[in-house]
Amino acid sequence: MEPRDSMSFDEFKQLAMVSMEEMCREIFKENQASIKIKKEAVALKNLARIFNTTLRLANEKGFQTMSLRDLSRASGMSMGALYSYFSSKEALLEMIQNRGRRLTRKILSRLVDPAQDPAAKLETAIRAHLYLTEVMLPWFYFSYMETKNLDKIQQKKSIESELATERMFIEILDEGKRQGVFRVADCVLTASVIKAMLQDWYLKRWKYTRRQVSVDDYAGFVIDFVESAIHAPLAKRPEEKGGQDGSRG
Amino acid sequence: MEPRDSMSFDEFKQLAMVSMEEMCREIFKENQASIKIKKEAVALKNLARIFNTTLRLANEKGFQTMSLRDLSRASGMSMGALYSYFSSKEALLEMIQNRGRRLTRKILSRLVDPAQDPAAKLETAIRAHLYLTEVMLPWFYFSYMETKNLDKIQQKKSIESELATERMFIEILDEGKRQGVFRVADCVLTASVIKAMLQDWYLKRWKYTRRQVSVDDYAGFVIDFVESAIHAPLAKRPEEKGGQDGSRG
DNA sequence: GTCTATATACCGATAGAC
DNA sequence: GTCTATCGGTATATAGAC
Repeated sequence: MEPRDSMSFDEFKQLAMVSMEEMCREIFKENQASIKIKKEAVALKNLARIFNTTLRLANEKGFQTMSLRDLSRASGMSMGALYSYFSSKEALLEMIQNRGRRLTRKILSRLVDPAQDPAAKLETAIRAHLYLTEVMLPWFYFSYMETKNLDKIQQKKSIESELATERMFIEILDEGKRQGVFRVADCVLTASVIKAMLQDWYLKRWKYTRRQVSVDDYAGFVIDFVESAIHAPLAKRPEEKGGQDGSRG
Repeated sequence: MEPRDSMSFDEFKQLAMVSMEEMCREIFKENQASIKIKKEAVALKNLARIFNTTLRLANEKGFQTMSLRDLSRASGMSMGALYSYFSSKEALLEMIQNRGRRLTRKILSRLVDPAQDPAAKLETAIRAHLYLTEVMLPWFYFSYMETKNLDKIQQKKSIESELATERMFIEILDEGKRQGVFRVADCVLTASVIKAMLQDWYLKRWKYTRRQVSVDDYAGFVIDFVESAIHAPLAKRPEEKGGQDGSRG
């Protein structure tokens, strides 16, 4: 699929679902040494179930607190069966982290379009990031909350991934500043607070759900807010009368 | 101490330290039923040590993962001694949460000044919130990360506290909008992203430390960014030439 | 008031029946 | 390929010496 200026959330979801299956297969093939199950169809189905159940339980009470007996109960698989799919609790965590990071990279790399101007790039990046975290919400929440419980190597990978995303925003802002379309006092700090706003979407999801704010609502708001703060050209905005709300979508 | 337009971080710190001791005494007196130690001086000293050590360990590896043996080792107190200060691990957690919430309320309530105009109020609120989280950084980080592990009652208190802070920002924005000094499309969402930016300060502290961004640097940046986004009168800003960075002191 | 020693329960992980 | 039964280790919490 070609990278495009504006992809709807439903299109994005379709794209992500395909990648999700693809990624499970990759993980299975890489870990075939430690996975005792040989039939791919069975393995993929159960791996997906294990991953999803783990994310759900871990997001309720923490990965360390979740016992494998909890996982066994919730997934409907016995302890013995579980250990046919991973060699240890830590190995399970690594597989989940791996799948998430890989999926993130794959999807984001498809959506970058170097031909766009900085303002359009910024909008695309914000929207893509929100769509991505929406589709993979349990993983992003999990990854954020459990980073400090990972071993040093995995921690480093998480931090690197975090900084890479931030760097993408820094570069967009830098380019816009050079071209004179953005008025940014500090690109690094600006990128940092943009990232904070984007992360709030999956960290405080209960709040937005309760208030019936959709991902497109939030994306539209953040894009307007940021563009307004850095005095970007307000491309798509209809008009601006004093103090009235301009709902977007 | 009178509420003032601009309090320096050092002044704020002084104020907070006094409240911190005060709060430990209150906690001690309230829990005297379950605390076996009777001498106030001994109890306060050890309670502070237990709280601080717990926050440090829990922020390294999570509260549930931190065993009381870890706490015993790190605090230099035996298991038996620890249980003279709290009746269970969960009770310890409740005391810590209680102290933090109470301290937060006490300090914030002193800094509200209804006489200020909306723009000044907004600046004061942003700065006070950042100063507060800076002084009580371990607790705020702990509280954010452990909320989901609390029982339902404590969870509800945390959420309530979170929404109360947000409501403060909503009211300031609403007032500014009514007076025509702010141009805000959606006060609730705006307050929400302001809060996200403020929380990033204690959630990603390693990043800001590494980049040598001080709390005053960050406060200045966020205030400028938000005021710029909502087109507030740029009271204290010196001048605005195209695209140059206006670092703020 | 603080210590060591211990009771009881549950953890991750594995062996072996089916 | 999935199950049950069980291992050794460690968790919270407590009892009793000093």
